[in-house]
Amino acid sequence: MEINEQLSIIKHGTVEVISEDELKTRIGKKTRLRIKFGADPTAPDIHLGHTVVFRKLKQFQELGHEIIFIIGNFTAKIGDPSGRLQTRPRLSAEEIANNAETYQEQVFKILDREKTTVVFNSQWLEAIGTSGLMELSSHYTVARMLERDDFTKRYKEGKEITILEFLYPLLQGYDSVHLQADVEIGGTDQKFNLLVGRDLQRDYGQAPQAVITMPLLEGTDGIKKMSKSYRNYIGVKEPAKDMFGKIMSIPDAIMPRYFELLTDIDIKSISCLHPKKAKQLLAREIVAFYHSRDEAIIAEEGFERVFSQKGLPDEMQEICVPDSVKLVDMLAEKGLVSSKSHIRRLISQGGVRVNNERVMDVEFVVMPEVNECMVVQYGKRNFVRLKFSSDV
RNA sequence: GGGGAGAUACCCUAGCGGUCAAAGGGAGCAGACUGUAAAUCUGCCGGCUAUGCCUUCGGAGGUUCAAAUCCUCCUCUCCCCA
Repeated sequence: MEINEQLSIIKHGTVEVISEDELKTRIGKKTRLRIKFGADPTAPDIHLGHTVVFRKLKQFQELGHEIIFIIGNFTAKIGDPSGRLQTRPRLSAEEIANNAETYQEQVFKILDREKTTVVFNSQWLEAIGTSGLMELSSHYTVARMLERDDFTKRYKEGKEITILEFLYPLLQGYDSVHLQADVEIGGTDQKFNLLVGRDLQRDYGQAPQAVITMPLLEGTDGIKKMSKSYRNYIGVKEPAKDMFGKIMSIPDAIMPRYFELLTDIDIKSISCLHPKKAKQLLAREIVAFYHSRDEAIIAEEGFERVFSQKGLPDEMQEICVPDSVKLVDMLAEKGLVSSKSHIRRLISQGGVRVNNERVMDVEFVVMPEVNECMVVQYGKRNFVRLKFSSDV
C-alpha cells in the first residue's frame, strides 16, 4: 500500500501522532513495524473505552504490522498513576495472573490472535535488578516527573504520591527500549508515559518510537471518560441484552463519537436518521460484533418490548417460593435486592409491579393464583418469575 | 529533625457537647414527562423483627446524664522549615 494512504488510515480517529514525519519515514524503511501496546491486568473487564485503542491496533494488524501486546504483570504491581487522583491499590500475584487470563480472552475478540505477539513485562523487568533500576532512574528527573498534570494536581491538592509511582513511567518506557518498539499506542491519558518511552529509547541509543494517542471514550453518562470506577462503562463481556440497553442509554449528543470510535459506519450515513433509529443501529452493530447478529436482533426486540412498550422480557429468572410469603421478605431472602429497606422504598415509590399491577403496599403478600405464574417487576429492569411450591 | 493542618456515609464536603443516621453537591435509585435517552420536575438515598430499636463520623481507650464534636495514645496523609 502506498505510504500516504497507509498513513491516512493510521491517522484516522487519533488525537495525536508524534511525530508524523518520523512515522512516515519509518513506514518507508520498514514494511513491518513493531507496534507496542501495553495493558496492566488490573481490572479484568475490558470495556468499549479500551476497544478504541484495540480497533486501531487491528488496523495496524491489517496493514501487515506486528502487534506486540504487553501484559503488564510487573507494572501492575505498581499501578499506573495516569489520571489518578490517588495512589492505586496494589494487586496480588494471583489477582494479576487471573486478570491477565481474562484480559487476553477479551482482547482477542478484536485482535487476530495468530498475528499478535503476547509478552509479559515481568520477563525482563523482573531481571533488571536494583542496579538496573538505579541506572534507569538516573535517566529522568523529579522536576520532569512533576510536570505531569495528574502529579501536579495531586501535589497541589496535598494528596500523596509515592516514589513507586514515579517508577511507573520509567518502567513502561523501558519496555519500549527492551522491545525496540517502532510505535506505541495508548489513550490520551497515556501521553506522558508514551513520551517517556521516546526519551529513554533515545538515551539508550535507539530511534525513538512514534507515539499515537487515541481519544478517551465518554461513558454512558456522556460526560466522564468510560471507566469502571465511574460505573459508566459497557463491558465487552456483558450479555447482549445489557450491552444493548446500556448503549441505548447514552445521551444522543455523544452518538457520533460512538459511531466514529466503535464502528466502521460512516457518520454521514446516519445524520438523516431519527436519533432513536440511529442509536438502535449503533447498539445493534456493537452487540453484533461482540456477540452475533442474531443475538443483537433478539436484544433489540427485547429492549423494544420492555422499554418502549413496557412489556415483559422474554427471559427472566425463575425462583421458587412458598405460598403466602411477604414480597419484601422474599426478594431480600433471595438476595435480589440489597436490603429490605431498599425494596420497601421501591414499593412506596411505585417501582414494584406484580403481574403488571403496581403494588403500593409494603406488607404485600404474594399468593398463588389459579393456573397463573406471577411476574414481579422491581425497578425499571429487574424481573423475576415466581413459582410456588409448598416445600421450599 | 522542628513546627503546623487534617482523616465524616459511594465520592467531594459541612458539622465542632444534646434538636445528628449527620446539612449541601455529585453519583445512584424510583415516579412523572419522552423517541431508548438527555434535560426538567418530584421523591428516596445505613440497617432492622420499624412511629421504636441497632450500627456508623481513621483506630483504641477516657471524661460526661449525653461525644462526629472534649481529653489521651496509636495509625495514616498533607503543608512549611531544615
